[in-house]
Amino acid sequence: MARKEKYDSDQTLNRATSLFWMQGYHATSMKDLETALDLGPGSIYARYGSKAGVFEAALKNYAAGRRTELERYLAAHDMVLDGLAAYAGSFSNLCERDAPSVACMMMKSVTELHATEPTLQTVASELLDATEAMFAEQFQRAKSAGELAHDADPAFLGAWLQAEIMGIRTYAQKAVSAERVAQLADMLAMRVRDLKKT
Amino acid sequence: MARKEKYDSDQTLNRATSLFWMQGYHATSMKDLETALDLGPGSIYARYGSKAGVFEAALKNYAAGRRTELERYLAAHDMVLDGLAAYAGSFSNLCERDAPSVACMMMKSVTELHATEPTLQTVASELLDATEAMFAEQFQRAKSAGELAHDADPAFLGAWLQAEIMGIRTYAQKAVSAERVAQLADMLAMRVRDLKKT
DNA sequence: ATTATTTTTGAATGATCACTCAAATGTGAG
DNA sequence: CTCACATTTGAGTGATCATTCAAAAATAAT
Repeated sequence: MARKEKYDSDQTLNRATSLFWMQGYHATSMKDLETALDLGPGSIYARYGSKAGVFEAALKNYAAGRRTELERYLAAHDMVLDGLAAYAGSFSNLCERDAPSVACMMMKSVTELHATEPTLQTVASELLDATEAMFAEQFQRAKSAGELAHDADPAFLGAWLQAEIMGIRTYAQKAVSAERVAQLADMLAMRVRDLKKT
Repeated sequence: MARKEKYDSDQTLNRATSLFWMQGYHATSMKDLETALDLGPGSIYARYGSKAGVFEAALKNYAAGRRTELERYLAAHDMVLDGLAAYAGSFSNLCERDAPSVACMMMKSVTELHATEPTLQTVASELLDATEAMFAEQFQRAKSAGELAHDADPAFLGAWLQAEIMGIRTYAQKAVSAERVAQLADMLAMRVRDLKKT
């Protein structure tokens, strides 16, 4: 009854995500997107409405990926704190990964777009808050399970963990030894594990 | 013998720094600069050669400001660790400041420009490394003065402190309670103070 | 085949991009 | 006053920006 899409939406969205993640919003042109998605401008506008629309979809796609990544770590460990520590420790190979950027896309967006694209910045900000809430939720779960000290503050720990990860990923963006980054990530993982009530 | 500059270089450079710090490199146009500096394009090109040239000068100007800021904190305290802790703690009012951005300009540049402007990214990266080296140097001084444990690693502590500050400043870029940011900064200051050998 | 519907194509739009340069303007020495 | 020279002015450059839209192509039901 109708013409098929040239590429399925997942593939298209992943390509757009990679490009925006790597280059940021302002440095990525519609021409860049057209070649990366192998689609004419008309097709892109038909699907997403605008460049900002593509970016918003890409950002949400990125955030969803991060969420499932965390869930994978949590599912692989019996104790919540071990899962969170493993997640934190996973950033020790950050420099060896072949991702579009070592820095988090939400983080890059929230800093790049603050003054110039308030609408998109808010989207990024809310996605980051959702991630922080997820951390906090897990710390709460750990507390309920008796893994944490009774005076631990899960909401604060969620904020703390997010800030720590932001620090490591931004630091890694410098031309710097991969070992130093690994050292920082390992130390963070240790700190998370050390939250355990003995 | 020659016509005077319309504004002295310091003022011009500070205005350019504010603009680039706030908006980033790609989102700032030459038109933006012309109106902010109240200069025609010809004057700007005569002074800095290119948009990238203005940015590089602005970035170095920003870094110099940060350096003197740290030196002020160090000069105000007898013990090195107290100076560093005070500097770290100064970020607790980050959200109340009326700076062009809560995030550090070097940090923003290093993430924004990685894929698109390698030359400028390298400049930002080197300025960040210089800042880290300054931290490390101070930790070394603290160690020599017997403030630190004998097995402390000043170079690592320098990297750690920079990553922690990056984390807090990026976290603060979210729409988030100022108190939480203050809490994170206070905790960092405490951690620095706790490095003291008792 | 014909038709209805969806998607793609790609030329064209006006705005804005970084940048150039010849002419005008100001300034102090002689 | 005149001249040498640093600096500013601002119109103009071609390239690229995000976006639009009419026409072509592909699909599936009739």
